[in-house]
Amino acid sequence: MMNMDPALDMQKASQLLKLLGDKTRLMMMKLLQSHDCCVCEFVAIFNMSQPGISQHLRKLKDAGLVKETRRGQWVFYSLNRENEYGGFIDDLLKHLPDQNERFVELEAQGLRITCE
Amino acid sequence: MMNMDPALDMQKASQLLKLLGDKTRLMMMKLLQSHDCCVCEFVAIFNMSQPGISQHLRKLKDAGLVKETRRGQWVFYSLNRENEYGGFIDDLLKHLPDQNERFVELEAQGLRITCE
DNA sequence: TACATATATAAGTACATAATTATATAATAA
DNA sequence: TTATTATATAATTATGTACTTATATATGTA
Repeated sequence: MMNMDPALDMQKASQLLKLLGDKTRLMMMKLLQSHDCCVCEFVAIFNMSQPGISQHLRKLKDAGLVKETRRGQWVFYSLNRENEYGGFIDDLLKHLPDQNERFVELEAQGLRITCE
Repeated sequence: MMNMDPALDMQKASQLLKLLGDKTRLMMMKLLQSHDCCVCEFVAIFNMSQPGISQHLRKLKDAGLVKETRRGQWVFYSLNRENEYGGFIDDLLKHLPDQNERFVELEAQGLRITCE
C-alpha cells in the first residue's frame, strides 16, 4: 500500500502529535481551519493570559503548522497550507467537532476583529 | 458535514493525541496493527527497560487502546478493536510507515515469541 | 511628542512525564 | 520444593511543559 506521507517518520509524527496533544493548541488549529484569528481573539476565546496564548502560537509556528501576518496593530495567524504534513493534520482535524460557535460568541460580544 | 466521531470532543481528542505523542507508544500502536506482541518482544524492539515498556503499555491499556491476554508465562497485547475512538486512531496510524521490518529483525534474532 | 493597544519575550514556578533501579507477583520447569 | 522467566508495581529522579507575572517592543492615536 502506498504511503501518502513518505516524509512522516515516527519521530516527526510523534512530535506533531505531542504538539496537538494539548487542548488549547488543538482547538486553535481547528478554529484556524475555518477562520484566521488574531492573538486578541484567541485571548477572548480561551481562558488564558495573553502571553500564554502567544507561547502556544509560537510552538505551532515553529512546527510550521501556522503562519503569522501583521495587519496594522494586529498579528493574524492562519494555517500554513504549504506545510508538508498538511494531509496528516487535515485527516486528524476532520474528526474534531466544528468550533464555529466560538466565533458566533465572539461576534455577540463585539470582540471579533475584522481589520480592513 | 457529518461528524463521524460524535463522542470525540476536544478534551478526549487531546488526551488521545498526547498519549500517542510519544515515539515509543506511537510505534507500539503501529506494531500492534500488524501483530500482537508480548512484553518481552517490545523489550527486544525498544532500547528500554522492561518496567519502562510495561508502563507505556499500561497507559495504552488505561486509555482503552489495547487489550492484554495472558498466554502461559507471557502477556500478549493487542489493539482493542472495540475502542470507540478506533476510527480516529486508524486514520492516524495509516499515515505512519509500516514497521513489519522490526518483526523480521526479531525473527532473525530468534526473539519472536509464537506461544502455542 | 506622549499615551494606549497589541503582541512577544523573559523569568519563575508548579506540575507532569518518562525514564531508571529495586522489588513484588505470577507462571513454569527442575 | 526451589529456581527461573515474565511481568507489574513502587520509589526515585531528571527533565519537560504549561502556566503565571513582569517587561520589552511595535503599532496606532491624540
